[in-house]
Amino acid sequence: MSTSITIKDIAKQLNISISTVSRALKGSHRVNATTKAKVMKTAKALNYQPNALALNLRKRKTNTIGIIIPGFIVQFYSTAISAIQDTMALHGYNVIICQSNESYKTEVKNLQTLASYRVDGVIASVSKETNNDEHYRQLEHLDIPLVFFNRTLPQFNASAITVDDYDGAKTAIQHLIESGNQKIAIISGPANLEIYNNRIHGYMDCLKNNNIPLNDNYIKETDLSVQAIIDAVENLVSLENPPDAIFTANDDSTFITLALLKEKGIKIPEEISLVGYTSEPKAEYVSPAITTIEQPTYEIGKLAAELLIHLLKSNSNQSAQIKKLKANLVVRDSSVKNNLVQKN
Amino acid sequence: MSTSITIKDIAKQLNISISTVSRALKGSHRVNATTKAKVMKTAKALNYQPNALALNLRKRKTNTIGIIIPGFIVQFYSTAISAIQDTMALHGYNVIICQSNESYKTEVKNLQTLASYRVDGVIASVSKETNNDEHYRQLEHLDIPLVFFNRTLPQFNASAITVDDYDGAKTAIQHLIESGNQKIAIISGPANLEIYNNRIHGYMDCLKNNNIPLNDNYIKETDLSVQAIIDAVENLVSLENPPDAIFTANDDSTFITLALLKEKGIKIPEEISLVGYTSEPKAEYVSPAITTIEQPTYEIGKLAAELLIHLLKSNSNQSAQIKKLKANLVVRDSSVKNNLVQKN
DNA sequence: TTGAAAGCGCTACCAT
DNA sequence: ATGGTAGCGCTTTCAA
Repeated sequence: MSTSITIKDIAKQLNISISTVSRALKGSHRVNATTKAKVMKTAKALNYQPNALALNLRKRKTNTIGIIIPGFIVQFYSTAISAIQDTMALHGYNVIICQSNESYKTEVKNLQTLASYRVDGVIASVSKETNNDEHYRQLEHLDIPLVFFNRTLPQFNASAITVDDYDGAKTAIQHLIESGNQKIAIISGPANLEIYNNRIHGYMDCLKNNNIPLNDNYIKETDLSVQAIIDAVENLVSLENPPDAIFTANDDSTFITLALLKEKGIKIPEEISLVGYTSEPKAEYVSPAITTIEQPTYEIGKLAAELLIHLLKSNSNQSAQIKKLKANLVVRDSSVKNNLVQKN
Repeated sequence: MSTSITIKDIAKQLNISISTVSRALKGSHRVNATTKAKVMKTAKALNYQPNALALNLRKRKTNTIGIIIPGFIVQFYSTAISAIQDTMALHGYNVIICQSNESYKTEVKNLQTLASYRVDGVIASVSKETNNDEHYRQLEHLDIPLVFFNRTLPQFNASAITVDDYDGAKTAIQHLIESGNQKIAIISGPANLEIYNNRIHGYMDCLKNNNIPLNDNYIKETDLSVQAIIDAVENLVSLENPPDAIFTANDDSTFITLALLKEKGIKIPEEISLVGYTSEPKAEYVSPAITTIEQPTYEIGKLAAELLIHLLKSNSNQSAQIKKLKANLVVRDSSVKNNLVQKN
């Protein structure tokens, strides 16, 4: 039956105290070598498995950190998680992951789970539905440090590793302008997520800096659902004065836009140029290969983990640290208009 | 300030016993409504957060299950995890995830973590390095039920939800033969993973059934690393008698092969047809769109979760249940050599 | 070097 | 309806 082996069983079997067993198991030098060997052997023989519940309860430390991500859909989180795991492992921490599935409700539940398990720290990327921070504030009461990565909550002053989305968007738009485009549209995610808010502002400011008037029809703030993206693209191409370039501000919107334009027989980049904000390697494989703003994915995860480690070690209440990394422009076919069809 | 609030604190504050607080918090009907209200209010005011460590230790049940996946790279696991979460949530279970990163060592560590946390059950997909089951056997000693999904260990008789890879591969090859190909190559993963073993056998048996002799040069068993796949493709195209079709048995190999063939200027499907085994939606977007064998991804996760629930409820030691789902052939451009362009 | 015992936060049994 | 208390499995003083 479910009577799992405890140190008590080992103690009983060897006729020694549980204190000694505990010490032996932990490799304490304050226990006779012979005894230690016997304990180890018996533990192995009985298939002893330490109970982290009891251990963590007693020690009030779990040596485990939790990660919350919105979904695994994008390559981005896969790589970031690997980076976090690698880094935390160096410091002896375990990592458990929860997936919010882009649902606020699930995210709250995930955080509850992690909090109730008393993880030592949390690294999170908020869901696209999330626009309040109440659940994250609960962590403060438990003294569980928190680091956001990639997606943060603008109003909540927490530590975070992000990409300079404002700058990234500006770079993208500047590239489109220099490639001869003037009527540039953006398909963005919800502005309650700081990353999209920033990307929209980078877009707007870059146009302004180039003395290109803003056109509200060209700015599509969506919830990133497939339908919303389809609607945005449909609307853009059916405008009286359609854009000559589209900047898509996340993975899905990039590839859906590409598929739709192709389906409609719209030539890329001749009729409409496309620049995406993504780290999906497939940007390179599709046809035409898509020009993208790429994030330093592994670096983000690594830095987030290192920041958390720092917070974990300095158990004082430090003020939030925010680090912004630069994203890089990778020029591919989707934004290089053939000279023959160049417009004025 | 790091002394987190416990039911004891609530009891003290209200001058009642901790038993009553515990009952009130659990919404027991054996406690006065007024008291209950007071307890709730105080709990909220003090920012009480239940301690799952203590609770689970006491109850010897965690209401949490663990998932181990090799990596998030593929869309497959994202969807499967969503399915598992959805299903487990219906039954009141939390889900925590570990990523083995395709590393045997990490997988062992992950399992250790889950076991020490005494999760009620585990759903796992083994890493490509894994070829022994010792760590999974440890779960038996703790009476933690286990369900494999997608990738299983052939020699370990555990419950599993898999796809009928043998049949899927056969379908792919039959399609290639019927499309006029005779010299069909396969780029597969390591045969120690049952899924690849099965795909190779489906390939071989289908050729035999069609009286096409096997050619060892056409069978590439790789470790799925990028380099190994590159080597395989290079070797195939440089054969004296190169294949007229390639069946790639996983996601990466499919897209890498596509990219390489295109780079070499080899026409797909005219010179070499391509069929991949994948659930990546991008198979549809790339050029040419790739014919694939698609797995019922959500269904796999859902069934794995339901099977685990079943094992959890019937606390008897049941014999392993294995369910195989069928994969579907989706014909796209990469395998249609004539001018007719079919789409699903 | 070893053991006894308290206690981490909680539930559940047994009283009252 | 409420309280007292044992104990889940473990670590860690304090004694011996």
